[in-house]
Amino acid sequence: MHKKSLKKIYAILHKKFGPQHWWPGDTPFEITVGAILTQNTNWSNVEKAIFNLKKVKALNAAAMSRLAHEQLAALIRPAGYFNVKAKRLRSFLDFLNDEYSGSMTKMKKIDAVVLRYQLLSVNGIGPETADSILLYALDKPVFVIDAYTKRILSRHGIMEADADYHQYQQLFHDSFDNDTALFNEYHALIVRLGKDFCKPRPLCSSCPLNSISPLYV
DNA sequence: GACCAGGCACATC
DNA sequence: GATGTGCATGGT
Repeated sequence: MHKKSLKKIYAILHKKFGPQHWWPGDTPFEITVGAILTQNTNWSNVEKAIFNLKKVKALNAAAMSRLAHEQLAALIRPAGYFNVKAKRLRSFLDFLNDEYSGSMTKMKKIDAVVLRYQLLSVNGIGPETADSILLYALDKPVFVIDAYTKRILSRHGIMEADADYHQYQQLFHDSFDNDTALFNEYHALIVRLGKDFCKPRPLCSSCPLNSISPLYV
């Protein structure tokens, strides 16, 4: 029922912000690492960690697998939660090495539904991280829901604030055909809108979406 | 100093 | 099944 709303919002955001050129990362492996590191963390902090990993040429599955926990944690320290995230990267590496010989290219050949299920079984990979990997690292037509998506859609009365991840995702999947490029751009635009206008508080009175549903402080 | 950032797992009731 | 808490850095 909100299909038109989602299409209209996309049009507004795309006109205002233009193409976002996501994901900021060069290889499927780098994008996957970024997806884990950015959990509840500002992207600028993740960039510092990525830079450290590149500096020691550890931004590939083989090299990163050889690092000790302490080494890996030290390199990703700027991204915060470094002990937790070092463990999560290790869990993903174990999965990648065991199931796909350390090859993102092999992983990409697997069906999205099967792969999503596998990724969710990896410790430290939840719905958003799994879907970010599927969409941005592996070009699968899966929409990514994040805190900004929930905040923006609920504030504009399109979804209940307490709806779960799958309900939000279903709304996007129902509103558009499986369009990887559109899903890529739309999620990036939502993050852009969120960063610029949709903080937890105060409510934003100059939101670009006010033509849909004005919000007042 | 308080608040926020592109979550997730686990404990406890 | 719902609700609470730990994890941590760096920018505003």
